[in-house]
Amino acid sequence: MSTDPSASRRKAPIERAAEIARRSQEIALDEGLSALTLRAVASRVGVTPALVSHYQPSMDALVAQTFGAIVAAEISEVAEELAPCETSVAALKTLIDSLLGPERSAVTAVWLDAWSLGRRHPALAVEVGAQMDAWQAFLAELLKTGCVRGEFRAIDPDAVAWQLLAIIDGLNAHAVVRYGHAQRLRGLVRTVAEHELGLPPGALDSGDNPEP
Amino acid sequence: MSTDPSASRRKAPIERAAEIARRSQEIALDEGLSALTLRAVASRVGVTPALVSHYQPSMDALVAQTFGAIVAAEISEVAEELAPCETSVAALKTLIDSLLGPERSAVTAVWLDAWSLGRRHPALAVEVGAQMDAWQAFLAELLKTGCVRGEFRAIDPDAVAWQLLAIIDGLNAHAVVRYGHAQRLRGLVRTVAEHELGLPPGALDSGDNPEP
DNA sequence: TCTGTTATTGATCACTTGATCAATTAATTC
DNA sequence: GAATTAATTGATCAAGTGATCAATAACAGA
Repeated sequence: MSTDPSASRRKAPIERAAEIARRSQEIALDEGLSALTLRAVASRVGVTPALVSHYQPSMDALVAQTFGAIVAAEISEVAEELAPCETSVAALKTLIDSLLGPERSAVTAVWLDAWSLGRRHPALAVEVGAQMDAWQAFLAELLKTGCVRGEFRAIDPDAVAWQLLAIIDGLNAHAVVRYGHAQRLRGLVRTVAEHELGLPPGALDSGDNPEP
Repeated sequence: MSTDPSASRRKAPIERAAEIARRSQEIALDEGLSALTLRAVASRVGVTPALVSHYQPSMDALVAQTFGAIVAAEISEVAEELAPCETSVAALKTLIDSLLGPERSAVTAVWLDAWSLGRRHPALAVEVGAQMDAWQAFLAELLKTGCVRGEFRAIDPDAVAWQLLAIIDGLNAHAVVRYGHAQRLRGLVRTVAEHELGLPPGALDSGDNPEP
């Protein structure tokens, strides 16, 4: 009974740091970025607030890092979903469905917190800017590939990417704040995307009807 | 020199309450909703924190009330701008220009704060919902009038109003967080509006070119 | 001029936040 | 097994938050 390897053993710095990062993301997704306090993290990890301070230079840094990690994970998840898609149209369709799905409300709430908190926390503001750029780059890449393949026609794919992201953010914000409108508004993004990318109407509909 | 009417005279409750409300709106627009603290309000009004508490049941209530007042003023301002417009097309054009103008960034920042804070403050959440409904009702009214006049063609003006507001909110959020994209993206709302309302392309452009 | 009402104050409480530091103790190394 | 390193703790600080309450003082009406 004396060789229990999990009982009150101190962890290697890398493990502990990873644990703190993981738990921080949990808290942010569960209760919002502003619930990410020194004591909340310490409590969930099961250690003392002083230890969290020991691993993190400041809470501002931890909040920024946590936000960045959550969004980076979001992008990775979507990228995985898009991998099996053979056409750019299918990929865009999947991306829109995924980003507007109800299971993303937690991440959207984190985005709202970040936009608000970022105005007072420079480190977070920098991270917000970086992650918005990352999302735009990811979507623009998709659009450009579609243009090369001849599936899309867009003069300025970068601008279209920003437009689509802005619409998606607006719709998601509304959906998070006031439920009930998400379903109804989902078609809007497809309509805009079709218009901006020279696609025939209905090309991005949910069913499998690419074009007649 | 003894009859200075403005020196250290206590004010009537109605005046004082109005003063607190006005100063609170200033703070919220200047530094954000989260800067609206008991002491910040007291300091700007020039009184003791206890007096603010005396006039307000709780800070949550004051924050919610201040947000509501700011948005109500926003709607009133836009409504005034729209009054001289003779056609619904002109009114919609003016509304879009006004809502996407750079001078609204302070109000947009307040919206972002409210969306974020509203998740933890029920009273604010209620006010956010009410003001979103108010904006939607205002815009839907405009669209319905346009339909009656034969200027617009929309099956569901209420849904279109929600769509346009979502896009505007998304664009404004991006513009507040990251400057530089506002100008480029402004045309998007017009394109969507024209598409959804059966207008000819260019009908909502800035210049005076209704239709040939 | 006196009296009653109440706007206003000063002091203070309870709570939460981020942060620091000496002391401790587990793990590693020799 | 002893010595060294450092992960971890407990205690504590200063700052900021909302809120309360007795005491004060300005005003209104008699």
